[in-house]
Amino acid sequence: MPSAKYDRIYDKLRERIENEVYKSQELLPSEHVLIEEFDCSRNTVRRAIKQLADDGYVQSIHGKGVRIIYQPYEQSEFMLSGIESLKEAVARNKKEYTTKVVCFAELMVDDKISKRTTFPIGTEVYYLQRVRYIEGEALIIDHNYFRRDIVKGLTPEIAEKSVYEYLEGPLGENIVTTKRKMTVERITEIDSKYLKLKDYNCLAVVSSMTYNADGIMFEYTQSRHRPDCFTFYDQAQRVK
Amino acid sequence: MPSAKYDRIYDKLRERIENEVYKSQELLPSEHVLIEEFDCSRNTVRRAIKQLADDGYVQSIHGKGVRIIYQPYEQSEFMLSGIESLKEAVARNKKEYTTKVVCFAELMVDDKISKRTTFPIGTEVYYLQRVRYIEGEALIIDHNYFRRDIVKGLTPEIAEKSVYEYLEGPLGENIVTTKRKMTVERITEIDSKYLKLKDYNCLAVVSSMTYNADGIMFEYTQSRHRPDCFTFYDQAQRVK
DNA sequence: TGGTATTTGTCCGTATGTATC
DNA sequence: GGATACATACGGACAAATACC
Repeated sequence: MPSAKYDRIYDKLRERIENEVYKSQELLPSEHVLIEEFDCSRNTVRRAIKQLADDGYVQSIHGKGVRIIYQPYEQSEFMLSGIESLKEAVARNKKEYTTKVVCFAELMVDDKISKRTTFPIGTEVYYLQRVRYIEGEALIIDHNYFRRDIVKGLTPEIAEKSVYEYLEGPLGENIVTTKRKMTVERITEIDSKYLKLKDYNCLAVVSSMTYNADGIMFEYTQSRHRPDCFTFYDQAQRVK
Repeated sequence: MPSAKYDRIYDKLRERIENEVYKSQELLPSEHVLIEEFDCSRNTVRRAIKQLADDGYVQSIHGKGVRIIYQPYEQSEFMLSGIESLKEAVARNKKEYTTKVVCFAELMVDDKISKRTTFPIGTEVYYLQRVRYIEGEALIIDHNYFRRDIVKGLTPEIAEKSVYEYLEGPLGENIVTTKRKMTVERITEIDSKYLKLKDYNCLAVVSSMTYNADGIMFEYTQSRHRPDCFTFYDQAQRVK
């Protein structure tokens, strides 16, 4: 499945920026030059550049050029960004990790759960608690709610591997949008039961809602991270 | 300075979604219909829709339509999103707030500061510590570093009001890009000196780098929030 | 099963405006 | 003023996914 032309151009430019073929603070070659190199229309290079800007690699300056503002991150940290399963994020950092399912239930959304998850009352869901070990240490505990009519046939065995791979593989679901909320919360009994918390009395909590290609929210997850192994990156542009 | 056409269309559509003229889970009118209504080209409505998708209001489904996936947030919470000064965010929530400058210094970036801020060694900066009070309570402490050659003539008096208004007003700087990193950190002596921390032993920390229209990073700020008043929202799309 | 209409996705070309140098 | 570079907008062509008959 070949990707789109603007996407290939984006990839090439991003690679050059990351490898410092184009150095930080310099200007990108002008649109005209890029059009010649990639043999495409102006719209197409502009689309690639827009994506680079959205991702924090460059910044367009009207009448002047496109400045590169890329700064490599320290790879020592564990990073969350975009839509990415924990498995993918860990693999990117070349670390080992395992998952243990400590609770697996099928239940119906009641008033209380509905308020937290925004699932309609009466929705049938799987509820899971999963402990995530990275390099042998229990660092994260997930509370997952999956709609049973979409994540069909989920089992603890699958949940110990990767729910996302199951969704995108056998079930043919394409995850498209995720909305997240980050907060810091006091630890609960469950947290201290499963995580090695040192003396922290708070956790980094990421609550997320995930939509499939049909625009249906099929997952609500609350991910509770030990503070010292949590980092989240973000990039924003002011529209003027 | 009238805004662009696609931006006005974006605003109108967003308003309709927020006011539930278009309801969640429904499809937006097709591009063809919107073109007629707004009397514009296809590219222009598509651009507006792209922006709505980036902001988590809708999700396009190939061959089908554009589904609305908007869920209103609870307004009770204090929300951080996009590039927004604290003053703007608080105003949006109709709360009162004040700022107290507890430290104001001019200094030169040394090796240690350079590592943290990524400013080159030798850069002349203002260093500030500011305590932020919302509804009378000390909730946030900021550590600001501003490049002195860009944020010219900064004074404690200006810093008690709004540095951003000063930048965009008298100095004519247009803030464009911000990169942020969120972590949870143990409290320090300075934190407990100025903030009413209850019994939390951690803080939500947002470290941000801000670039002006020339692509120069002119600000590094570490913002330390009391856990119970910190929320950060994010929205991501998987490219497929 | 197949054909047609609808709808979104990609790509191109062109014209005009505006900011920088 | 002129040259260069990015920004906005329009229109057209074809592809791909979906819906419906």
